[in-house]
Amino acid sequence: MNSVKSANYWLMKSEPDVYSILDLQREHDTIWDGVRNYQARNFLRQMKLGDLAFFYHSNSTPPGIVGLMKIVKTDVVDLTQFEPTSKYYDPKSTSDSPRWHTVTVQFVEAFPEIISLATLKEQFTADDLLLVRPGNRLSVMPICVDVANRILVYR
DNA sequence: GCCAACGTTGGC
DNA sequence: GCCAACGTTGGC
Repeated sequence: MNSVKSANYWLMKSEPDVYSILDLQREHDTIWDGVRNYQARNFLRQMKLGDLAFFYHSNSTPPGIVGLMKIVKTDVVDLTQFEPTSKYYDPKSTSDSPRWHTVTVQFVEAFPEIISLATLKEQFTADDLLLVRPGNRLSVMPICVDVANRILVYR
């Protein structure tokens, strides 16, 4: 018997000075390039079409979740790895076997209010939500569906 | 494969 | 701007 698997949920961080939820709203979709952490990349590789991701503003006042987006293309080669002038240039990567893959995300909604990290820490434990674990610096991480639904009620 | 040095992240 | 956490690098 087939079971219908619901979409995965993820959290993806960006500094709003670099790329914000408003930038995504304006552009409608974007390639989420520049991730240069292997664990984060491995999560990017696990993403499926239709998965949903919370957009998190880091190094921001206050830091927190600001919106929702959808994965609309998977296994996207991050071209910045081949650009010598790019901040994200990786001289050890080759076009035959690119080291860095990512996804294309599409804007879904900007939340009317930021869900600050302080709020998230009040509402969730480190077991619930990796994000609130002290010292967690991963820029891409998974969120379980139950926790995602709880976050969504705080919109 | 160990580990010290170094660089980056990111909240405060 | 500080600093804790932690990933990466490179000598050995």
